[in-house]
Amino acid sequence: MSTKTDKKKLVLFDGSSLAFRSFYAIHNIDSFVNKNGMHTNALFAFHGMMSKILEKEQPTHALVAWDAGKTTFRTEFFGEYKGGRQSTPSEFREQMPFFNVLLDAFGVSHYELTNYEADDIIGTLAMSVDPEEYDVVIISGDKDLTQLARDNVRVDITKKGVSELQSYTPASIQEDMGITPDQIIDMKGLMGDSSDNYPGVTGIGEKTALKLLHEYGSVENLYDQIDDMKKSKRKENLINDKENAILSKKLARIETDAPVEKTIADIPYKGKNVEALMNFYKDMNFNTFMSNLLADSDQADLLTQDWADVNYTYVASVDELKADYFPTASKADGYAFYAENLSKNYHDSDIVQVAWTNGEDIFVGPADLLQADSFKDFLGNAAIAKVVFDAKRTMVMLDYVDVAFAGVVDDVLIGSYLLTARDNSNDLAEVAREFDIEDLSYDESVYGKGAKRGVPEDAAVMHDHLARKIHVMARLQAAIRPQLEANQMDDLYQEMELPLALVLAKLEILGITVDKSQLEAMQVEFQGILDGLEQDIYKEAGHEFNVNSPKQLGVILFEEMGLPVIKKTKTGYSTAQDVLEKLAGEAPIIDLILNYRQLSKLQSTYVEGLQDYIHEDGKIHSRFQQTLTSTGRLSSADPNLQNIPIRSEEGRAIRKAFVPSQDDWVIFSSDYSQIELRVLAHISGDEHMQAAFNNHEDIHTSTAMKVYGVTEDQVTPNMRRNAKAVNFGIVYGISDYGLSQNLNISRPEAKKFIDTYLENYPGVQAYMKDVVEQAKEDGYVETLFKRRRYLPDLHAKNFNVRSFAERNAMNTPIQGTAADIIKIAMVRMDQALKDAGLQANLLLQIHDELVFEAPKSEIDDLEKLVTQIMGEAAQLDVPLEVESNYGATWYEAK
DNA sequence: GGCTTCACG
DNA sequence: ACGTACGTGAAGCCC
Repeated sequence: MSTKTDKKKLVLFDGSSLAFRSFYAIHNIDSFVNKNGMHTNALFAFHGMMSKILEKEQPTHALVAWDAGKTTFRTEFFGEYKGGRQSTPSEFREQMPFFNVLLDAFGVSHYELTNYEADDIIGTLAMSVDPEEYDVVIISGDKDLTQLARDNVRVDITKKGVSELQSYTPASIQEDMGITPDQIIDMKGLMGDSSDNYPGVTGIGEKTALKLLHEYGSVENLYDQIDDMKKSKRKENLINDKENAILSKKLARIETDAPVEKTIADIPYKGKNVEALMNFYKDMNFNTFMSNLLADSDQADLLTQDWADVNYTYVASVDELKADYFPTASKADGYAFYAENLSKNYHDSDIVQVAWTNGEDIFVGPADLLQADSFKDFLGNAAIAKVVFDAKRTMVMLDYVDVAFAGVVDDVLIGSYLLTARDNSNDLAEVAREFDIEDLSYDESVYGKGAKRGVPEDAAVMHDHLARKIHVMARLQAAIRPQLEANQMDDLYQEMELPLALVLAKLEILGITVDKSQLEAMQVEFQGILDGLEQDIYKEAGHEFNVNSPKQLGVILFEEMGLPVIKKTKTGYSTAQDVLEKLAGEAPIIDLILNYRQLSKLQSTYVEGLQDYIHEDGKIHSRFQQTLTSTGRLSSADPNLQNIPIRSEEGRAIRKAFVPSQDDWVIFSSDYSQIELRVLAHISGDEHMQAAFNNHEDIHTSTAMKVYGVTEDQVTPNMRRNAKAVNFGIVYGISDYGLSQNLNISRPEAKKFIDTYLENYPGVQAYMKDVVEQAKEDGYVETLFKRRRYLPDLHAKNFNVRSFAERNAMNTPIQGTAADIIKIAMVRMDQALKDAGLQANLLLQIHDELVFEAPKSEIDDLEKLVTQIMGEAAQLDVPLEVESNYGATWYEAK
């Protein structure tokens, strides 16, 4: 006797329908092209769907059925069957031969049968197996297949695209439509099917067809009893179209006894063939799948099998180092050096191996080699140029082992970031593939990921990998340099980003001192309040629950307490702050939850979270990522020091823990005032906006005066607040919806605001229009300093996707130019501090703000210097204004 | 690992 | 008709 758990599972795919839907699931098809110029979008979507389903269903048997061609047994008795369809687009046609290549690699059988459609193969196989022994799942994009649902046969039909499926069982069909699966064909008989081009009865759609079936059961029964039907237009139609109904039913019926030559024994699911799949990914340029596959299949050697050898010398210890292993003469394009570590956060992980070249040979060896004098001479000598992958990371790691590093002429990570401004991978192999260099494995495939990450058992695998990195770096350098030049990005690269990497390395190495006892005291205080709030919340709710669970909270608020649902998320009720604020008057629990949420965020992320990052030196060493954002901003992680609270007083108190590293020093902070709006005033050339800044007016008040048509003293705080929101909206690439959400006003009101604004600032209006048009033409937008962001989605057919790209086109030059300006200021400030002989250190950058620590004695000099350098970092048509503050802690520097 | 929420500019 | 403000990172929940 078989039990349910050891039942076998057969999954049958309607290949023709799914492949076609896959093609239409991805709209911006021109971003899916392989190196031969062939489109790959349908294959991509089909691949995603197949792997998801195979993973989910874990079939023992599987088959993809294909339509055999234009003529089938159905066209024999109805010539127009599936007639009138548009011809297959050539972009789809070219992909068709590769579906079976993919299926072979997936280990899934496929089959087609002359004169029959995919449905008939599926119907026949589904009914041929013993229901006691097999569960069957049918996957299709065609609802007609739901007629095959049985107690052991589930039919899944694609909803949107091919990723979402809707399941049909006899029970669910009964519930939704009140009929059995067999009656689906009666329904189709009455309705017809416009996509398959067969007619049905005039005037009858799904609703009426179901009503008639509830009464008569089947098409045949209906016509047997039609004489008893009372006279109506509908009866007349039914009689006139009787032949259509009978024919359509016949066409809709899926054959369950077709001469299929395959039996269940022929179609076991064999599972992935890694090698075949790898070749397929290679042909299609599916690089991410390739790395994923390698990561979980542990078969890195597959990829390397047809790679040319990279020769290298392994140096096992310092004793084996020879003098000529290091370059002595300088060379303009430098020598590649690479230090490997296995953790993203290089502040708490060690170098495991190093690799370098002397211009002729490649060498690999353990980190101890670095301590050799000859190695230190090579790395520390600024006259001997080096090319690296991630200069900042390299410098920081070397600093931890007291090795000086100088003479970086090229950082291929930064170069590739400037050129592609997307994939922010820190994996050299991924960067290399952007430039069609493919003979380097992904780090993940060599070292693994998650808990399994580590040095490979066969150390030679790692040595080869590192030697290849050196090889690849030199080739990348050769590819990147000319492209930077062609894009006129030399200055951006040489004068801004490369020197900035060194400034950031210094800042990260230095770190910022954090007073742990301050955080510990706050932790106790906050915990007391949180415990109290928790009890109060339980009391209001009537029982205990996890206040941190939005799901549980949703049930309490909207089901148990019956509060009105304001917004839903994909997965349930939204309990976000703006929703709760709208409910504030409804029940006392709301305010308690808002308080709890705020405090619990501060507690877990900052008060507790930051303590885990304090090193033995009493400092936090965050990473300022230079090659991540799509606009050119920096980002900070492990921990993020760019989002330390300031807006609420409770949160702001956390800044009391950030202190100078020495007695009699202060924290000194300088920030740009309205830098993004000033940048907008400059690049749009809008005379009103420029006048406001040139006259040192309050920009939001000035905007309010224009938009409301009032004088300065008539501007109310509310008017200023609205004007401020509009100004922000403008910078973000305004939409009436966004503004209406932000200000909690209606969309028409928001639209009116925007229209009035744009009428008053015609230069801004023209900029918004021009920048999008220009970007459509060029394919990218750029900042004042020639940083680029490519925006292929500007041509997307999908409204949302396209609108998003349009807002990016408006926002990126503004946000990006502001980012450029502060980067210039950082580089110049670093030099100026040195030149002036000041001890002050740069500690943090927070987008429009620089935070320093400095001896009290230097405060006046520092203020003069920073005001000048930040203010003159760029020459705009409006002044750049800088405001500075200082105090004993970051909290007091306000 | 995806989703939701919330901290910052 | 479409259904979102721009750019980030981290925590907790829940599958």
